[in-house]
Amino acid sequence: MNRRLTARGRERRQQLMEFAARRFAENGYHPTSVAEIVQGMGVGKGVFYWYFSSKEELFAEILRESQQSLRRRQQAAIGDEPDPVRRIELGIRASLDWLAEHRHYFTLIRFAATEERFTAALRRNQEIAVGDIVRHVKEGIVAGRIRDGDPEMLAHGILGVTNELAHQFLFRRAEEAEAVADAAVAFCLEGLGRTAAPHR
Amino acid sequence: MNRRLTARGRERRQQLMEFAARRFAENGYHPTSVAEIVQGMGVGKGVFYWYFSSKEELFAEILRESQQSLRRRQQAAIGDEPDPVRRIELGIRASLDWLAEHRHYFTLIRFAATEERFTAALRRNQEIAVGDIVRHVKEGIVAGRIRDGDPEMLAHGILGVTNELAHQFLFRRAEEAEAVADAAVAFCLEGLGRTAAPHR
Amino acid sequence: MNRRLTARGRERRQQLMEFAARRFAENGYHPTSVAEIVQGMGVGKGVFYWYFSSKEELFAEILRESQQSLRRRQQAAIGDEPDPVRRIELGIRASLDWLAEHRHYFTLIRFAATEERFTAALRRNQEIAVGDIVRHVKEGIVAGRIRDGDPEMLAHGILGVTNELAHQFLFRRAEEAEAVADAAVAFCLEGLGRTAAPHR
Amino acid sequence: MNRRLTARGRERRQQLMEFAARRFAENGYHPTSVAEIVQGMGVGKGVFYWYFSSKEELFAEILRESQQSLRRRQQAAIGDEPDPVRRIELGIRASLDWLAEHRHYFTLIRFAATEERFTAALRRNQEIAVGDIVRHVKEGIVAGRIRDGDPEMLAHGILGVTNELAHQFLFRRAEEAEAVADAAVAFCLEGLGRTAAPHR
DNA sequence: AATGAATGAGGCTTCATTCAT
DNA sequence: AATGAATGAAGCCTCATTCAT
Repeated sequence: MNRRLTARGRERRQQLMEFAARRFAENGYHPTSVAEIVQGMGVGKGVFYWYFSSKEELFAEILRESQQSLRRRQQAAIGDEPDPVRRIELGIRASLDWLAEHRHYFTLIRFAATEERFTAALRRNQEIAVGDIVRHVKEGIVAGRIRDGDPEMLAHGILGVTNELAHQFLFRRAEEAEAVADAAVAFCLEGLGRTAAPHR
Repeated sequence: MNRRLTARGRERRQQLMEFAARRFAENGYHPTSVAEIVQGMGVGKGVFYWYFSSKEELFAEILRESQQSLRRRQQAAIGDEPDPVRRIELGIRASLDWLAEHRHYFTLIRFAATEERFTAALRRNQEIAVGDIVRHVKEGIVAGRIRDGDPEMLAHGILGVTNELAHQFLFRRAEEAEAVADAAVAFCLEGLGRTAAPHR
Repeated sequence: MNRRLTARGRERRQQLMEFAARRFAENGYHPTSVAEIVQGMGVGKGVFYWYFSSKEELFAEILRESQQSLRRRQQAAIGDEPDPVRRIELGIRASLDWLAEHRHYFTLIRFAATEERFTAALRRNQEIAVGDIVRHVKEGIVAGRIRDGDPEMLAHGILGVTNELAHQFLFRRAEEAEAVADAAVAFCLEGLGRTAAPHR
Repeated sequence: MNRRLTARGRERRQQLMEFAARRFAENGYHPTSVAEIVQGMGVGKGVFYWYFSSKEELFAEILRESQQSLRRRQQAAIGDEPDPVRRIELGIRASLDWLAEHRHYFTLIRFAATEERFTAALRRNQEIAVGDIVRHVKEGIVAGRIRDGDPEMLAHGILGVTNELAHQFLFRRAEEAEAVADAAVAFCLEGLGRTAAPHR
């Protein structure tokens, strides 16, 4: 669906996407009907299909825009910081910021991972995100700032921690956003911490 | 649905659950119809409703059994290991083992997190899993083996890393299960490693 | 759609086809909704899709069965008549008989010729029908009973006359079926008749 | 809809009708949407409803104009030819000419015969066409040039042959238009030809 | 004259579930 | 225990038509 839209049209489209995103996140993609979306917006059914060629396309679009928006935020936060470890930290904090404002993002991503027709788009974006981090990690290793290890795995470790903490804590104790960010950064940089242990 | 089942009945039920789990994971819960499930098993629709009162119940059952099974595996692995850090490591490795054998588990969990009617069951199980880890973490902190920090956050950090790495690597490079486990453990214990950095 | 049907099932299916055929002929294919069909039969909508995978399939099925039935009638009438001209006559009369009993057949055929997705099936059947006649015509020419000419064109001439007369007269003056048949046969055998004319 | 149109307006209207006619013939009346028509012409929807009050009216107009055009061609061809048989022949040839240039006409007529709301207009025109031929036939009978028979049936015989042959052959072997016309005329004048047969 | 946005009834189809056998 | 036929609400989407600009 590639219509040339007026300013008002673009606004409508955006509203539809936001409204639908919230509903999808709250009720699930399938349980949320197109009828429900247009009713909720107080418009006719035709409006939906004027802006999107299908429910599926709408969802894909929401996904795409979300991930773009997140990435822009990260890049803005990182700026031209030269220290790779610091860049990682800034990226984590920016992500948490963004996620705090876009809570439903999680649910949508999770759902998307659930049906093959959406996983392709998902994977593509994932790879971009991972690629960004991998770059920092590699630099960090070269600079001796990060221990040696498979950069991709380290990148995924960072993603895993960040997303999980965001998901679990950002919404319950929103006021402690700062503390959550600190914890995420600390875990990524140090893990469980000094554990000069009796290994095996 | 709590029928008294014969041995053969229990087997049938189990087969249905396994078949459905695979389908749900591959196509998604909603896109997989009851008709498809019974057809795939070569039985009539009556069979399905003999063993499960609804599609929803079937899904909940699958979820429940999966999580039980995973937890049993973890506990078996940990045994009576006294070192809390070591217990965490054993838990991570056991989880990865189990996940390697039950790939679709991920997709099901993700989907469940997507619709409210399933999140309750999910949360309950999550809490149990987190509780297990939190216990080890607290002990570790007390014993000076783990740096001070919110135990719950640390526990989620562990979960986040483990699940993400499992999801990303266990299926692509199944032969390197060992390496993935090592990476997960290392990330949890050390994060990105020594980074005595020029902070700011 | 290829379900194994019980006796009752086959009957249902047949009823649906007959009911739908009448409606399609009366109101048109598109204006006749599936809802209308099932309502008219007093059954639920699911029944329709139990027997046919789509409205389109139903229509194609109706077409197929009609043409089969007509051809069977023709063959029965012709039997083993040795005279090719007589065979043509018998074919014409049998067709008119059948058409008198299956009035809606015309409208359905006409509609089918209207949309590409149906023309394929149509053409296939047309070719069979034409082939039957062509055989008789060729024999007739060889036997000197029919004037020389492109047999296929002659066959279509016969079809054109028969169908047109059937369509125009069989329904208006049903009592004169005999007369219509006589006229059709006469026109096919003699055209407008002796016209030794002052050509130009 | 009876707007007073500028020269440009009349042209637009004509273009719309031609474009729509082609689409209707290719895809069918119902499957061809107004949106498709205006898109195909590169104009907005308003244009359509400026020239036609409804899709139905458009179709009726197309029908009307086609039949008018065909009849004009026939009359021009016949001129003031005194011989009725010759007039019939000229009519047949003119029809085939016209049909060769307006292939989609067939499909439209066929479709129109499919839905009651269009059959009225159709019948009216049919009657005119038949009336024309009937006049020639009657004269022919009186003049002893045509065998005795129900003139209306004979007229329909002519129509049936002409249309069927046009439909079947004009489009496949366009280069043989002449031959098709000859065959049609011959069939109408002589049928299958001399068949002094062992009638029963 | 013309556009693009909007309407909403209605179309086809799916599917969880029930029921007679 | 099991089957296959049946139900009907509900879903996604189309489309002729209208309207504000």
